Amino acid sequence: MAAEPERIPTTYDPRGVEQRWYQTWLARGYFHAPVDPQRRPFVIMMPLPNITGDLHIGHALNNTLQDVLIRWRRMQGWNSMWMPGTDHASIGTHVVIERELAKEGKTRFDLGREKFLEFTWRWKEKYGGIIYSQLKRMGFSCDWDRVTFTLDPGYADAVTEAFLRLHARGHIYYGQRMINWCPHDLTSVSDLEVEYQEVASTLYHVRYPGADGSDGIVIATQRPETILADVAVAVHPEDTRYRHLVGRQVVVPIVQRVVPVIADPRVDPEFGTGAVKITPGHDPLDNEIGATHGLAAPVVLDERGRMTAEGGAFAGLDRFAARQVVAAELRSRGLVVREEPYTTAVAVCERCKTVLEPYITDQWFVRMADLAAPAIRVVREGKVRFHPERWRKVYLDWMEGIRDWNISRRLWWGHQIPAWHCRDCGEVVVTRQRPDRCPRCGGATLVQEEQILDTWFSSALWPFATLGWPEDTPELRYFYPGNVLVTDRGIIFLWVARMIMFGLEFLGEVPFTDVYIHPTVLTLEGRRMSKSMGTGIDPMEMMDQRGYGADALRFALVVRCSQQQQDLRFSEKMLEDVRNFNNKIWNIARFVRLNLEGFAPTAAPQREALGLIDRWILSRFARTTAEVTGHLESFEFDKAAKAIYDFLWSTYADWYVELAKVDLSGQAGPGRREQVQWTLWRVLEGALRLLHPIMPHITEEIWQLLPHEGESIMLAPWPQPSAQWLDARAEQAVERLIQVIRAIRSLRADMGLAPAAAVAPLLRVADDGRRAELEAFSPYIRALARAGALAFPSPAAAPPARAAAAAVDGVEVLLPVGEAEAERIRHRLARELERVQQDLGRVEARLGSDGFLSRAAAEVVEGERRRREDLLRRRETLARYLASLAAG
RNA sequence: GGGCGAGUGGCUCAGCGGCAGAGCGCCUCCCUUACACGGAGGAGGACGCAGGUUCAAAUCCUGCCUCGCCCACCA
Repeated sequence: MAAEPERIPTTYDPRGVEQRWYQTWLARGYFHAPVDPQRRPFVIMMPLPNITGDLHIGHALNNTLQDVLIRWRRMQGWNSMWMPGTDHASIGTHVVIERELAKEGKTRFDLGREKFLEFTWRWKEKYGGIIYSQLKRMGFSCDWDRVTFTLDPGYADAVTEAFLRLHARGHIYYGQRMINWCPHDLTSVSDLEVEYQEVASTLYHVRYPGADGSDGIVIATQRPETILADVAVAVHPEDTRYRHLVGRQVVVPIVQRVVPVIADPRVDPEFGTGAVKITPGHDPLDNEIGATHGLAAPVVLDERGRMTAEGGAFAGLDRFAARQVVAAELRSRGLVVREEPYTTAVAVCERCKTVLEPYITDQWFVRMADLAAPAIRVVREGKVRFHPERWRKVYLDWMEGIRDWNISRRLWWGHQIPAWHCRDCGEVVVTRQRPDRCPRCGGATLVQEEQILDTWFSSALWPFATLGWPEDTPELRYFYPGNVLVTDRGIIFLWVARMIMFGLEFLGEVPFTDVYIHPTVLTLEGRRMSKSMGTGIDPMEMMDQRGYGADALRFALVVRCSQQQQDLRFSEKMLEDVRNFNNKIWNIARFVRLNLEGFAPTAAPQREALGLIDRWILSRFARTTAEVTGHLESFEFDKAAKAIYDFLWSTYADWYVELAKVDLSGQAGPGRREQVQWTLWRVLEGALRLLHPIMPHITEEIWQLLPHEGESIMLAPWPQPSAQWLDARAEQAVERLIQVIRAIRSLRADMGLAPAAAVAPLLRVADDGRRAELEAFSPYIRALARAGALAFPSPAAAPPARAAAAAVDGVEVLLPVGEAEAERIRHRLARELERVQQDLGRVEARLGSDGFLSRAAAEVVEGERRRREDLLRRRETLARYLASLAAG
């Protein structure tokens, strides 16, 4: 213990403290979990931040929760391993890098693949590690020795291996398919990377004349520019309006192509005119219908969304310009029957918000049905549990309707697909190394597939590719499967589901047993936090510039992390509240240290040897320990945080410390001081351990200033919720004491008595045992109720004529006051009486009901009876004093 | 179109069949030598609306309203 405790400042400043302890922990290697078969591992794989990422409030929450679990389990004796790393984030990084290039007026194509990759690696070396220092600033106890990047050579090998195995087992196929194409990023994106935006559009009703010169048919479309690629008109088979036209031919306007009218049940007769143009080259549903009917799929838009040569006069026009021009042309030909405003949801690229184009290209897919089946089973069987449980259904619903996964991207930053195209015969060979000869035609010119893999393909391997898979390493054997996955609801499908599928496919075991989905952090107004919109809270700024520190940020987030809500509204004010809590803890510690002079920790004394207040706080602490432990086990972070907060502030500081001052002040009996010192120390030291997973730095700082065993609170054992300290008698006695003190304080305040007023409260207690108990407590009552004297008149003696009175648990609390206060007294008594009367009315109504007596549970009826007794006693007391007041 | 979540004091949220709670804010008093980033005492609520179940409903059921999220190939 440092000397001169009075020089410890009265306010806690986290800044220096936090950095200092983090460096110490790091230097001492506490975060590293070695393979140790003697110990039980507890493993969490960090959801990978992107290399482009900056620590935002969502990361702060997500990782705080993981650190809470990791530190808690570590204290419980598990070998906690928290795997950190970053994701190369292929398309996300492309967007950032290409924005950089655009500043110089360049595109990635100006650089070419090789230069672009060099540029991106350099950029990654420079900025890709920022997130790590930010995670460290928050105090996270990740195993930094194991940090992994998804383009690391070992990781890349695992990705290739996974691809080859999936292909060998028939889960991967290649072919021309219609996919979501981004004309800006020039790549496909998977269905999950599509966003929908409502836009105002026009629904054109366009006449397709009959090939025989008849009226033909009127279709409805929003995309007149794709008319040039029409190959049919379809109607519903049962639509009587058009039945006679099925099998006839109509003429596609402008291009004058003669096409059939076909019948297909996928056409909705309710929509538009009930007749739809079929454009298999530019619409997913039309593509399916076209396939069924054996129709061709002409294409009139190129990869940038411009009309191709097929578009004839419109060639070169952008799709949106073409839409207007084609519509005008149709109008001028008198073929537009009607134009109506129409609101529609268009698919846009999640990254760049460009309207996506259904586009047919060569693509690689994972066939999902076979992979999904076991992943559905493990969740159904409870081998993977979701918290809160409602996400289980969300997961299962999506998995049961799963569609094949487009995994190829026409981008450069990522894992290139291990496949080779024969220049001579077009054969596609899937192998790790370039084959010397084409296995089909013997040709020697084989070039690697240019496309790379969807980032999520590689992140799906995260739980085991980080552990040396596909090698059978000690790490893999020891740390796989992991325990908990903590993430946001936004990536249940993109990431969680795929990790489960791949874990089962490659290791035969689930990658984790519990998935905790935490709320999304929003602004106070319920909007997304966004830097660009200026609605965000920057965690780094809060911690350092604003001086709240990491602990406050962590606690503020955790304490609002409830299972019921899917959102968490957050504001800076909430940090202020926790800052105050930090300061409270700090000052509790200052007080305890000040009073620990001459104290050396000893073994726990016999419970019976301690004072009642000591037994009370130890009992309350034992209960708090059990509560906090239980809440962490069930992922109820808010309740865990609240339980410690309430215990430390409302119980330990507000009551035990105040009561303890009485015993520390001198007059208490021999040995009493030591008992209180022991209890003050024991409970505070234990509470710090309970709090440590949420607020690691301040708890370490204070723990080190107190007597302690071991070199760091990080390594101290988690408090045992031991039943030996549970003490119902002490709890009841001290709760009664508190009630009496509160009653006196309340009466004094209501009577407007100055704090120094020397009015001695009287306690009339009928029960002898109860009176003896309170008499023994009178030093506490005098001190905490600020009463110079205290009297326990005989219940037989006449009460004072004029007194403010309150009745609590068999005790009449009286405050004799002068004539001048009569009105105040009357007011107070009348108000109390009214409340009691109201409660009594309700209780008696209940007890007077046959239905209640015959149907309610016995203990509920018994509870109501006891309550009635208590209310009757209180009413009697209050009424008596009110009456005597009137009489006087 | 379907699914999920939320609606409780001014604000953020607990409570989810048996006495309406917390923190912040507000009011009054207090520098009682750990803390004014504090202490003590208060005020403040038709628990979104309408039905129903039950001896008993903020809590369970049904319908509706508002807000938010997700899923979905109506051109």
